[in-house]
Amino acid sequence: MDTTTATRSIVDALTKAIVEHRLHPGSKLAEQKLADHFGVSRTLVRQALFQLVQKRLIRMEPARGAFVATPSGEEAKQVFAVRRMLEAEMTRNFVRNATKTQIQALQEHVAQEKAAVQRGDVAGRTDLLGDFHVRMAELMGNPVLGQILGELISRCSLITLMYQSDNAAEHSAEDHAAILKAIVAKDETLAVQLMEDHLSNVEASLTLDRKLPNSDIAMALA
Amino acid sequence: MDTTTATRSIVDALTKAIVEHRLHPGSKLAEQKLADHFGVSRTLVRQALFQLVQKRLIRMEPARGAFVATPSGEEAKQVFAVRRMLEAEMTRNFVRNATKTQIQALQEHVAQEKAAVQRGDVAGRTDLLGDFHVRMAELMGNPVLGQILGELISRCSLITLMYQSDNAAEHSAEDHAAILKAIVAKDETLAVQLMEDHLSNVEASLTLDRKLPNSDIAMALA
DNA sequence: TCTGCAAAAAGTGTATACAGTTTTTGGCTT
DNA sequence: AAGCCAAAAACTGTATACACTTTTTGCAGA
Repeated sequence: MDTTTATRSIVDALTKAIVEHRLHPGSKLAEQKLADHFGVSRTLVRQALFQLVQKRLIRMEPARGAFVATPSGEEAKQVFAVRRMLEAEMTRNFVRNATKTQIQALQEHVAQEKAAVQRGDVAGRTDLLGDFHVRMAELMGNPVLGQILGELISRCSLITLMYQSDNAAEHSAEDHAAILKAIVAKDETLAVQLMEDHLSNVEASLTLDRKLPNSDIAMALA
Repeated sequence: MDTTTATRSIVDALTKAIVEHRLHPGSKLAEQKLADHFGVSRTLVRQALFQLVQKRLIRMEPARGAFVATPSGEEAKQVFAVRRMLEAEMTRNFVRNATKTQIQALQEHVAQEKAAVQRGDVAGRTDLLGDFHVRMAELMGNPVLGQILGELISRCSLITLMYQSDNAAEHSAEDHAAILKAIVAKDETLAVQLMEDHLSNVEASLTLDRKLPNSDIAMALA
């Protein structure tokens, strides 16, 4: 197995664990434990950890090791600001260029979201709601955009876990349906507006100004 | 020295060398040679190389090593598309929120550009023209945006080297001056429009559809 | 002179070793 | 019982070793 694949699979596994909230913000990521778990040496684990630092999913403290990131409220606002910029334009292009097949793919996705909401499947719902945006980016034919957006959305997964106040993403499924409706109607201005509003709503539902619990405490609980 | 700093300084040195065109697209980056040059072991060089892969400044081929990236014309278009999205919004926010000090910083920068152009300092000019955008991002108070934009601009440095047809960036200094003028006048719409046009001009001045010379040849010449 | 091939050299991919630091442990004092 | 300090354990940061792959070299044959 070439190095790219080996290290890559560790990065992917850890990314998935963080995004799916199986690893909590602030948790220690001990290199030897990860190495044992994946059946490789610390060398490969370290390569993976450095890549996760660049994706801002973990942070590394000198001589103290790696920890799942704990993004600040300030950083969260900045991430949402960039997402609005990119996703507004993405939506505009999507309305202009999307084929029937691509629109249909999104429609099926929204249907799945509705089903998850109705049967009270919280975990599945959360996954699907994030995936809506990634899916749209993938369908856009601009992998550069898709990759950047994918990383921002990963970060948002950490952010929502840390700052969620009420059952925040409650209305997201409806928002997505409304956006899609505007896309089908080829109403570019409305679709863009709805996307911007949607992201603002998600951000507003978070309590970004709350003082965070000490990350050491979070570690102790992990 | 902690690992972050050690690896980081290698990443920075290599990034600088690539962005400043001292390392050409396709060049082989042999690990032991880099290790000797920086006076460290291959371990640290490898960590740095993996980070540069994520920044898309190099690529790694299994068992064959690392090479300075050779972005395709397709990828170049996508990078410019994303830059237009981000920089249009960045310009809009800048017009709204920039302080006199920040505007003054940009004015001084443009003055430097003019000076470099007038004395025929090609290398200095190229640096400054790229820096204009980075500087603006830095002044924006959104480091998340700044970092993403910084990476896109690094990639553009490679792209312009590979695809420049005529003395492309000839008019960029004038473009920057015009944008700044609109910013001073608080004309938001005009400033955004000028920024978008500017980026489109830069992209248009490149011959992105040209068939590339074989990268093996580029390697041989390096 | 050119082609092909085998041996040697160079290079990558991963594991391990080791020095230095941080964290934990356990007992001693108050 | 709570706090503190030293020894032990655990962990990080870097270098080195080694197996395996690719590239180069050099020679034999056409």
